[in-house]
Amino acid sequence: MNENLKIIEKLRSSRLRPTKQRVQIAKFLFDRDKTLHFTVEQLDQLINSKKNEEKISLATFYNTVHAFKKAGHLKEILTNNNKHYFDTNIKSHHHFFDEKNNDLIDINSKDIKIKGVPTPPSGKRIKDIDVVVNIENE
Amino acid sequence: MNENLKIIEKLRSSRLRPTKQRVQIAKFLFDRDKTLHFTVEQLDQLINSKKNEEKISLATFYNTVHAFKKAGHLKEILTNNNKHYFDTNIKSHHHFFDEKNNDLIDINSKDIKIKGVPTPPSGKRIKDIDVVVNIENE
DNA sequence: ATGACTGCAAAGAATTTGCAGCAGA
DNA sequence: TCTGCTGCAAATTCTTTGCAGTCAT
Repeated sequence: MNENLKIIEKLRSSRLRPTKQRVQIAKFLFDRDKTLHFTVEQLDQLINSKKNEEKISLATFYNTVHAFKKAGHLKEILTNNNKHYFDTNIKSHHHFFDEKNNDLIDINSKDIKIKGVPTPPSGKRIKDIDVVVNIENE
Repeated sequence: MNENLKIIEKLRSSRLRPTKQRVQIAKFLFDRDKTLHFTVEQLDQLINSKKNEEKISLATFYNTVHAFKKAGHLKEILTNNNKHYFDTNIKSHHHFFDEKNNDLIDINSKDIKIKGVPTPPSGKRIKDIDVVVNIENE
C-alpha cells in the first residue's frame, strides 16, 4: 500500500493524474528490481494477461507510455527493427542488441567511454548519445 | 555507359540479376559523390519523380533495397522514429540525428573512439557498433 | 463543474505478402 | 526453358486519432 502512495506521488509530481490505469501500469513498470525492455504491444499483453484485473485498452497503453516518456520516467531505445522499444532504466546507459531475437541487454554506461564526438552543426547541441552494440551468433 | 557496366558487375558479383529496375536504382544510389540517407518511400519518390523513365513499383523498391542491404551495398541506420533509414555509405561510421526534422548527418568513424565495451553474452560476438548522437536546437 | 483521461473503433503509415506474368541466364 | 524478378493489390503490423462518456480535482 505504501508502494501505491509512492507511485501516486511519482505521477502527481509529473502532473499526471493518478488514474486507476496509470497507477496499475506504473506499478507494473517501476515497482521491480530488474529493468524492463518492452514495446507497447508487449506491455499490453503482459498486463492484460493477468486475469484478475480489468482490461486496459491499447490506446491507453500508448497514451500512458508516451506520457511517462515525456515525463522522463521511460527512455526510448534505438533499434533497427522498426519498433518503439522502451526502457524502465532512465539512467544513461547503452545496449547490446541481438537482431535475431530482438533481444536487448543493458550495458552500464560507466563501462563505455566515447571520445572524439565532433561539434554538432551550429544552432544544435548534443542531447544524448546512444550506443548500440549489435551482436550475432558465433 | 562504362558506369553501367560497373553497376552490372556489382550486381552480378552479388548474384543479383541486373534487371532494368535494379540497374536504374543502383545507378541512382551508388553513382554519386556524397552519400545518401533515405527511406524506401523517399527513394520511390526520388526516382519516380523523374518524368523520363518508366515507373518502378514500390514493392520493387522494397525488394531491391533489402537485396542490396543483404548483399552489403547498403547499411541500415538506427533511429527511434519507427522508419527504416538506409545509407549508401557502408563503411563503419556514425550519425548525428535530429529528431525534430528526422535529419541524419554522417560522422566519420575515425573521429569517434569507443572504449570499454563489455564482452557479449556467451555464444555471441560483436557484429558492429552504432553510435547515434541525438541533437536538438540550442 | 471542468478539464483531463479512457476506451472503442476507425484511420493512417510503413512494410510485407501472394501470385500471375515477364525477363534474364 | 527455367528460375528469379516485377508489379499490382490485398493484407499485416504498429501506431495515431476522434470523440463520447467517465473520472480526478
